[in-house]
Amino acid sequence: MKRLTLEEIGQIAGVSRSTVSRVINDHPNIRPAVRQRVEDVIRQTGYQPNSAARSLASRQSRVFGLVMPSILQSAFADPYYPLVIQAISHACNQHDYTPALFLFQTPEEEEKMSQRIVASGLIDGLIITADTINSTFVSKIQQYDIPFVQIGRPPKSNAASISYVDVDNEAGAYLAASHLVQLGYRRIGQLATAHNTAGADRDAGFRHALGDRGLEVDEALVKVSDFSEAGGYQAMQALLDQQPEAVFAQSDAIALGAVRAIRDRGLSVPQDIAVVGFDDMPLAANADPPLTTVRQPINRTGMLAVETLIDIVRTRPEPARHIVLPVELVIRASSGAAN
Amino acid sequence: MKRLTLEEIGQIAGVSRSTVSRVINDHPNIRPAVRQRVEDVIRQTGYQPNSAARSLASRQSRVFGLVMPSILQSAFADPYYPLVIQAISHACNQHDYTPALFLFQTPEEEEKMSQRIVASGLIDGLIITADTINSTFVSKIQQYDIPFVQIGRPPKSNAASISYVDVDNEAGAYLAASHLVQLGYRRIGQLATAHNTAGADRDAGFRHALGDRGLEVDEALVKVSDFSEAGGYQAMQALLDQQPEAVFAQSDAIALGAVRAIRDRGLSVPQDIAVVGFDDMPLAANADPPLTTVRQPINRTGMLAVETLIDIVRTRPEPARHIVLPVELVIRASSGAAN
DNA sequence: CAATAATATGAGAGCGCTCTCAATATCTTG
DNA sequence: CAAGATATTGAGAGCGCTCTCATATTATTG
Repeated sequence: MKRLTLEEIGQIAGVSRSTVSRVINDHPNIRPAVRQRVEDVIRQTGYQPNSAARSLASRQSRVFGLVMPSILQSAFADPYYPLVIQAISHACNQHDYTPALFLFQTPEEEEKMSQRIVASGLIDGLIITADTINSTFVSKIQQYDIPFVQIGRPPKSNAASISYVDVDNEAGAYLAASHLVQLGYRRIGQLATAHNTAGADRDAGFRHALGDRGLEVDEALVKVSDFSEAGGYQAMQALLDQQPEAVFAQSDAIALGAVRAIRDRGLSVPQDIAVVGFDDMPLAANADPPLTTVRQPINRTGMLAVETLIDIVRTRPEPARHIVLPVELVIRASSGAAN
Repeated sequence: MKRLTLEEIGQIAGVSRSTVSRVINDHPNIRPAVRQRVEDVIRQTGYQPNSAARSLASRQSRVFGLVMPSILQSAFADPYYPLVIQAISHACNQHDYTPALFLFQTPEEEEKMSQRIVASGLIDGLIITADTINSTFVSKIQQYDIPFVQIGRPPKSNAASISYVDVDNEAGAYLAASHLVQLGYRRIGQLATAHNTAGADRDAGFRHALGDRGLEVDEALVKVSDFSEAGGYQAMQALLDQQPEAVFAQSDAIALGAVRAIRDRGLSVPQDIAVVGFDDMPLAANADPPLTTVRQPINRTGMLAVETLIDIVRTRPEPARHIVLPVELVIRASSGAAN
């Protein structure tokens, strides 16, 4: 099927290219009758403006880049990322933006792609996930003045100048740990993660919760894991030697690994050891036992990232926008609260 | 940082816009000295051609659309999709294409987006995943003559005219089922899926394997599931009543659900019931017990989908290309082969 | 109802590239 | 080394849109 042009739509409707353009872009000062006529022609022909011509003339592409640097298999295996992608995609669809995907598997790939991303004009703005992001890349983005928003708080050092959408990791961990304390557990372990701000914030919340209730944090009960199920399994094995009564895992995947490790020792959850996770992934509810966890609003995170970015593109606001979304504790069987 | 134009690069290098364009597009007939000079300027300035101008003039965007229609949470929870996306992204990066993501959560969203996708010229070609695809959409694509390739075989009725990349589902299932027969199991069940060709092919392979070895398929031992862990759990519960000795699950997620169901009945894998999965997801190796499964080459699938699409865009080959990749059986503990 | 203001429409330039065609430079070869 | 063949370069048009500015139309008001 031949693709029509503005000019041709104008001819059919008996008006000029300019008028059709105005109708499409919702400009004022068009007679209702004319607008109607043009809209009818557009509808009947299925006309869509050529996006290349549009971006060339308007210097806007309505494409957002979704950047996830240095993705390891394990990182992507965490269902969190697919859910974020889904949320962002949905939000982009709603706002007539197209999400372009940039997953970097190696630093070389990142290096190769980044120049194209910033300098080709393909992209109006970037949504950056994963705070392990290479700062070279961020500085390149800033050099070219590309609007961007980060999902997850960047490290404190440059958080002020960077717009981001995050969830209240600290409050969530505080809730989770407090829950365990209130249930009477005293030897409470943590399966923590390193090298990202979400992990640091969850760690802080965990410690505050114990501290506020007069418990000391026993460092022997804090084990470091990555964000995967396998990592949780290993870390829990180490933790088991310390005979914890309960454990706060910094993600649901970790929690599931921990449950598996506990079972493998012949112990049961929550009778012998209570487990609380973080994220409330879909599989948390179906887990065995169903996982007590901290629900974070992934859909809202994605939606707000997109909307914030749109706002930044339009108004270049100063200072940077910082959005922190609330989380909630979802109590299920794994923490032993039913008893 | 100001973005330069071809003209400006030309000025710096002391040649015309046209010559710079030739260098960039690798045309012949440029004196090596000139080419060198221009390339140096490009490198030093970090120049990238404006992609909007390029697509407008060349009528090519170098953007591929990645379409996944009617995604349900559960579908995306299957780690298969993220892995495919990752593979496609990687392949696109290598070939200087940009992958744009179109996930449709509802038919309305699909309807709304499809016209834009086909008629705006944003996209040079489409990679379509999920064979539950709405045929309205396919016919719209064909109407506008957009090159596309499908991942997974389309239904027989229109498979001939559609290019696709698939894995040999039938052979894989045949391997899996034969493996179980050879281990001496006789009451072999299947956790099958409905409404997609992968499931149908795996079902066929399963039946052929039993048939070839003189076993009859007991329909009471075939239960239908969706592709999720939860689905596998439920279907296995039903199957357990039939007291199978072994079960072939059409995906690893289903297999994991089945293992959980078996455990919940107080039985163990593989001592009481052997389990074989399909896909060889990363978590299959870490499962408890490690899962015997059929490995499908997801990376190669994604790579070939992209390369096939590039080929289609360039040469519009007739007839449609059909690629079927081989799979292999990976034997681990869950099938009881170690005994 | 003429004069002025406000509204509605069209014509033209230009966004930064590609591609054709003409012009110039360089190479062959008798 | 002249004439023709060939390799190299530049100028110009045009891709389909947006946006400014000029023009035409309609509304307002003394």
